[in-house]
Amino acid sequence: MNAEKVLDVAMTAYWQSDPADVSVNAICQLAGISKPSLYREFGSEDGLSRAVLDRYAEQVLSELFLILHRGTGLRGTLDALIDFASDDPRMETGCLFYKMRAGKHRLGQETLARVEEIDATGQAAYVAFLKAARDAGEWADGLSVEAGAKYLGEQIALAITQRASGEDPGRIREMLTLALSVFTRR
Amino acid sequence: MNAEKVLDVAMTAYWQSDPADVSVNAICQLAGISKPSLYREFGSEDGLSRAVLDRYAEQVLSELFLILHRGTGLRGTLDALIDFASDDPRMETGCLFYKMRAGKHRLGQETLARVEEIDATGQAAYVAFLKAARDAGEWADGLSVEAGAKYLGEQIALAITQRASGEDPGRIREMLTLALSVFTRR
DNA sequence: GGCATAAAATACCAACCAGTAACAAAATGA
DNA sequence: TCATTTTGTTACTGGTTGGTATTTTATGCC
Repeated sequence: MNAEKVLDVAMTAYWQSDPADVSVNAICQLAGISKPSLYREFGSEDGLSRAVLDRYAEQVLSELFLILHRGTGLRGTLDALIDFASDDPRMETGCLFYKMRAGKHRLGQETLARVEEIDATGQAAYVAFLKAARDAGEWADGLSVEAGAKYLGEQIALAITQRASGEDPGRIREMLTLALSVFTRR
Repeated sequence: MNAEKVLDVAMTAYWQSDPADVSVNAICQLAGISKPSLYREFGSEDGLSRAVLDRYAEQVLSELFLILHRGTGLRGTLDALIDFASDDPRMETGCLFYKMRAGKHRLGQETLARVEEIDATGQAAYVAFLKAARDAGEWADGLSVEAGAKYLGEQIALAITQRASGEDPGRIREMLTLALSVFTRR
């Protein structure tokens, strides 16, 4: 029955539209398998979406973390983030993680817990990045590192979410650049 | 049967949780009326949510437009917007309009059309506000007025949406202030 | 071949959805 | 006082949801 293929199909479907708008039935149909097969493999809808999220995290979100840990300085990293959010073709229909986070209340407990875990990991990565920048003397705003990290994360999320709603990428880049310019002004 | 009361009940329910998560059945039960009564009055679920949105626009969104048209200068208006988005108790569970806009694809055609109309009106109001500020010499960024208006609107929407997800209002104010500081730096 | 075992699919469940047909009660008008 | 129209209710339709009990099919194994 090939669990990997099912995960791929489900990830694509969830990602392309929205987890809340794709039923278990639809996924079975798309993957060409029967419902009991799916339930034997993943236990429940929650189990499936959790597995999908795991896969998404290691296949896609890892790239975002990579940018943050690359250590190319404040400006270099911010530019890479802007490029990723506003032009990377993989984000053309938005980010599955952000879609899940936006519809938190509709998720099962397993998936919800994983979303919050990933969210915390992301926040920590942003914090580490900003701390390094501050220690290097590249950034010295009055803002706390935690607030700056949250701000940065939310601006990225906003930009990618706008990608999903068909906004012009040039416009998105313009707005994100503006939003992140608060980190580099002196 | 009192259509006003039904609209109030529906508006509160949609607003408190999310339009997509409140069924017609639930509204009938909350309002203490039967389903056929509701359908005779509003025609369809789309008709109801459209009527609710109309009511919301004139009761709540009007206040936002009022702030924008008050003409208290760039700084004064931005401060008023920040106050409204991050501390007004009415926005504690988010904004019904933004919730509808975020779930566009789930709306009926009438409601969708109204959402887009309101969106355009809002954009126009932000544009007028920024134009006035620029003419008064209070703002002279390299940004186009349209891009600035979109940016401003999205930042307000982001802040209010974060209110709905239980984020700390102080933190929200901090982030929104930071985001809007791009308009007042020299 | 014959048979146990595991994997799959068919067909079903109860709960909910938006929407309506049929009917009873009450208000209105002549 | 009686016909008409409006208002509201009960009870239903057809469809979809997540989840399963049951039956069929395929796979070893002897």
